[in-house]
Amino acid sequence: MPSSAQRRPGGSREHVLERAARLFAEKGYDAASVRDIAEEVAVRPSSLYHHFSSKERILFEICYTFQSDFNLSVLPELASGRPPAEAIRGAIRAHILFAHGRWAEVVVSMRERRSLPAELQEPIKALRRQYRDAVAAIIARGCEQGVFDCPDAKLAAMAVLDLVNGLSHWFRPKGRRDVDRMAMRYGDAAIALLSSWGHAED
Amino acid sequence: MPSSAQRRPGGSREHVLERAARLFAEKGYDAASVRDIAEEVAVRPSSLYHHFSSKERILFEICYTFQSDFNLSVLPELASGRPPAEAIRGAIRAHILFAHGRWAEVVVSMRERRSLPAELQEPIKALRRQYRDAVAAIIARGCEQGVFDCPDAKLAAMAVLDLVNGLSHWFRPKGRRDVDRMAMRYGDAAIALLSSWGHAED
DNA sequence: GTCTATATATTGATAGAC
DNA sequence: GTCTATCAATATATAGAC
Repeated sequence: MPSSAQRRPGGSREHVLERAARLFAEKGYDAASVRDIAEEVAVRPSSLYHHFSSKERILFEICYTFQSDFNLSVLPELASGRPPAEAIRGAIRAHILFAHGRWAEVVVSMRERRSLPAELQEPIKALRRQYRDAVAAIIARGCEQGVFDCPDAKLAAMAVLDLVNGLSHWFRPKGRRDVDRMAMRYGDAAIALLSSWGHAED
Repeated sequence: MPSSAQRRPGGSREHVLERAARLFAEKGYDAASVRDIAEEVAVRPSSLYHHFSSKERILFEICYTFQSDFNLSVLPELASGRPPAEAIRGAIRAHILFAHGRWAEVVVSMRERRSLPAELQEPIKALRRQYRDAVAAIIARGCEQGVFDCPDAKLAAMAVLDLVNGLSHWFRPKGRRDVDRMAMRYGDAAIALLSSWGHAED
């Protein structure tokens, strides 16, 4: 059941969010005006307020929807019970593939999130915390099992996430093969880091 | 020779730049108005234009001065001739210590730089490139000498810098000892990563 | 070198016709 | 659900007295 009338890639809400994400990623949230967004989707500024109560809500929906979808895609890789190294590799792969498909939202969610008032940031930060904690838990288990060797599981989780998130800021692959190769390499990087951080002589 | 009249920590230019950096770091460049800056240094907005030709120039001076000072502080650690592992450890230590002392400028230089027009971004990016290239060169030498094992020296340089730069976004140490400990740990992390990235079995 | 006063543009958002 | 028209606030920046 196709419900009612709304077929195009840009019927309304989703189209606006997609274009707004691109604008926010390229110019920054504050530098991109409501007029800019309206022009991008070929409507008048006032029309946007029929779909969103404020510019802030547009930013919020971009960030929250992205983080929610991201967790749904990546968290299963960290499901308890899998061998830690395999779980980390799977998560990093899923992380990089997902981020590549939705780079504008990644960027916005990372560096424009703070333009939101605290109440709207909270649910987004909760989702990010959930992901970070899952990574830390797997690393901790890996250390217990002796397959990893880290000074601190939480710190190691931050390091691995900074590593992978940093990639999203500058990596602009030409195609799927580039993404796959980088996902593999960063999986290797994470395992290398986690396996010998604790006994780095030199 | 104390030159003329200007003694306080906030005579003029330097004081303005310091407070503006804090504001830009906390609220973002676009969200912080010239009025905000003026209020922070207890003058009228128009007075700022006696020292700076525009708000953009304030941002530029913060970013450029910081990157310039940063390179002067960190690049010597990467001086050719030193053992690669020692050079990397030294650079990471200097990087983290320097960033801790000037966190507001670090943040501004990293995530508000893009608000500058391309011509003003260029000299700053050149300084950052200089640092990155120096790190990549040391890593390449380490690989040649067999002390490091990486798939790609340039990629490894980006990874190490993302790792250390990521730290600046969330690490808020309580004192000098925290900073020293983290500098050591991140030195270990970098060496662990660079030493076994190439042969990460699992 | 700081002030008062103001110019000019642009901002996010609303009212109400269609 | 999109439009025209517009409001009130705020933005960066300037002119010129002191």
